[in-house]
Amino acid sequence: MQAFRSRNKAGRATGRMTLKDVAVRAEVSLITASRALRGVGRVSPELAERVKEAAAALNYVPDPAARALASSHSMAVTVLVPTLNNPATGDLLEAVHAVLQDAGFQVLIGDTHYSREQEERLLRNYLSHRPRGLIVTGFDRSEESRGLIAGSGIPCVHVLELANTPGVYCVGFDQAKAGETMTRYLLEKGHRRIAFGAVIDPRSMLRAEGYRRAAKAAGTYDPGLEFLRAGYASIRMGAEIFAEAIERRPDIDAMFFSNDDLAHGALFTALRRGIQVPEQIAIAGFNNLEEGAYTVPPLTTIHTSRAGIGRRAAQMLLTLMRGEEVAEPVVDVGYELIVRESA
Amino acid sequence: MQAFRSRNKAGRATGRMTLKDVAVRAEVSLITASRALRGVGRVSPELAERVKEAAAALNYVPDPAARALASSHSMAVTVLVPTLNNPATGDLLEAVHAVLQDAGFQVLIGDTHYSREQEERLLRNYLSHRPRGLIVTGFDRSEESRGLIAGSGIPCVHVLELANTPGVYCVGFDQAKAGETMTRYLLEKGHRRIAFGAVIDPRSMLRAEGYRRAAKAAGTYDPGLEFLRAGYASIRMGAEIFAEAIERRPDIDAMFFSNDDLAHGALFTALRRGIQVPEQIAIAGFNNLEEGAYTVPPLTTIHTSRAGIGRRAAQMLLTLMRGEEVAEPVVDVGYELIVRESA
DNA sequence: GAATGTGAAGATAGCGCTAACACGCCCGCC
DNA sequence: GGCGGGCGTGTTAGCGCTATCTTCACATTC
Repeated sequence: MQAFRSRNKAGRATGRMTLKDVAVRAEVSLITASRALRGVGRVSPELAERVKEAAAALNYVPDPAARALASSHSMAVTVLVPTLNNPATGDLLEAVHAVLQDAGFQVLIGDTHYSREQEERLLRNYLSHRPRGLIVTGFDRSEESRGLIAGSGIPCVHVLELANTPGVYCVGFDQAKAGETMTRYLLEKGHRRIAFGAVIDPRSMLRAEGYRRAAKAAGTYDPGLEFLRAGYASIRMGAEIFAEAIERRPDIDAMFFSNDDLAHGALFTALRRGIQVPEQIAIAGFNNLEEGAYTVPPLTTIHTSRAGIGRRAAQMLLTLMRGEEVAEPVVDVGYELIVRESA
Repeated sequence: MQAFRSRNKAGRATGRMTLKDVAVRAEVSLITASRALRGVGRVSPELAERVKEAAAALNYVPDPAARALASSHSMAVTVLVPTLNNPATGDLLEAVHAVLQDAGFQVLIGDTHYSREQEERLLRNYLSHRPRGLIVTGFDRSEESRGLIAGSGIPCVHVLELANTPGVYCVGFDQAKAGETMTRYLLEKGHRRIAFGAVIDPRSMLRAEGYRRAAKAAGTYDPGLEFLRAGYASIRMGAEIFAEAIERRPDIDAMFFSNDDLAHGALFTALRRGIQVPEQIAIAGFNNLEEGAYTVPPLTTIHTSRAGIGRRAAQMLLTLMRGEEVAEPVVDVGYELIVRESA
């Protein structure tokens, strides 16, 4: 608020308190002040105390840019997500943010819009800030991006998907197996003509794989039952996909959507058109968004723990950034089949 | 990818290309390279060209930390939102992000969790990074926070709400008036016992004001018809509020929720319990989230342009950061009453 | 034709901080 | 009694870039 500082000849000062002001007030050298505040190296308790008092009195806040420049690494962590416009992403980010923020890190969020090119661009840009850590979504990316990540030497945790490559850290669950689980459930319930609806994105395509696996194993697989679209998952998109599906294939007796949003759209459409769910056609989703418990009928879906993934990933990254060993480089948080009335 | 650099005695180099490497390759001085790449000052076209070529050849990326340190400002913009877990926030952030990213800025997103203390903490933290600009949500904040913003001298744009204080820049709409518009509409439709449901947060409270204004003007105001809760807006919360409302006040003939999520919860509950909407009770929401067009019955709501607000705010901030005059410091993007079948 | 002005380029000095090394000092050891 | 060896502290030299001042060539003015 007050407390002016005497300024150097050049007059290029920024006006705020610097470490030097703290050092002067505490009557120690610059480096001792630095060490005391960072808690590194050996500083006697008395001096450390004096420095901290001085810093508090002067309301000193370290300059992250100077810190980054001198130490050649920042306190920033970059998180790359495929979209910001999605409740699942929101859950994940909230959790990541909370954990990293508490640990004193700055979280930089990048939105790739499900584009490899955009991801590469963002990676290049964010990496120039020398973040201390990296969290990226899944494994679908350009070779260039992969190279940038590996070449940066920055600890990186992959979220949502799982991989068994040595040296790769990830927190997620088996998307394909989850898709398979749901399809199997529908098969067990006696459904034979199970359609699959999705927007084309990496996770959805993994779920599609699971769907195909189960359908093929049951001998019911029919490519004509797959309804895939480009674009973003939304209620509207789900309504459209569902309308198209029942028109083109009136024989469908169940439909599995790779995403709750899509399933909600289908549910609304069914309700409006008087199509009985699940009697005429069963509907299932994926993610277990909150509203699924309230729709009419409530939605059968796969529960995924976005917040849990975010938390675990952030914690794993913290460990990696400390330079410690990670006991479990691949964390499978699992998923859960939530059976409600829609299927 | 390759190209090692000879290193200084201290051996403290970071391994990446520096401006010096570019200058050497282009056979110009350091400062000329700097000027050429930044496009400031006077550099002859030939030299500028040579520098740019050298930079491209070396795959040079400027170090933001060094830049920030030397020039005492960064290329970062801080955006503070009350929650990440909300489709409306997602829309806004996407738009802000897109505009600022294109202009070469780094977007730092902070999540205040609707807490003044948290906002203050974040402000202190983010301000230490010397961001070039600031976007904050609304006007409800601590005196300390206000002081931090004003004292920082950093251009700041407020979003979602409007204010007429000189020197304050904002992009939003009149939340109270929007609440009033909806309430008036319900009154016009002949409803007399209009309940109001909301979670307690600044914007909702402004909408509540509008609700009260209209109800009082019509002589129908009854404090017992307000159902406010602490917490986050959600479908579940809406279902709970609605259940409580109709139990405590079975005479309610309409209910206006400050938020579409809440209204959806109410709609689902009504559907499940066989309550006719709008015949027995009309339901209205706020925000015009996508799904409102698909619910049964479709939701009457207030359309707000989150993406538009984000875009305009980012553009205004860009202007301010260039040091230019802003023609219109208060941008009212308005809102629109969307009449559907629920009311 | 000397004084003045006008770019274009460079030299220099930091921005605020930390890494690396240097220096005392006290301890214990043979 | 001398000597290695921690340990606490300080000195120095940057990190990679930009602000500021200077220089210098060349054009302009009376």
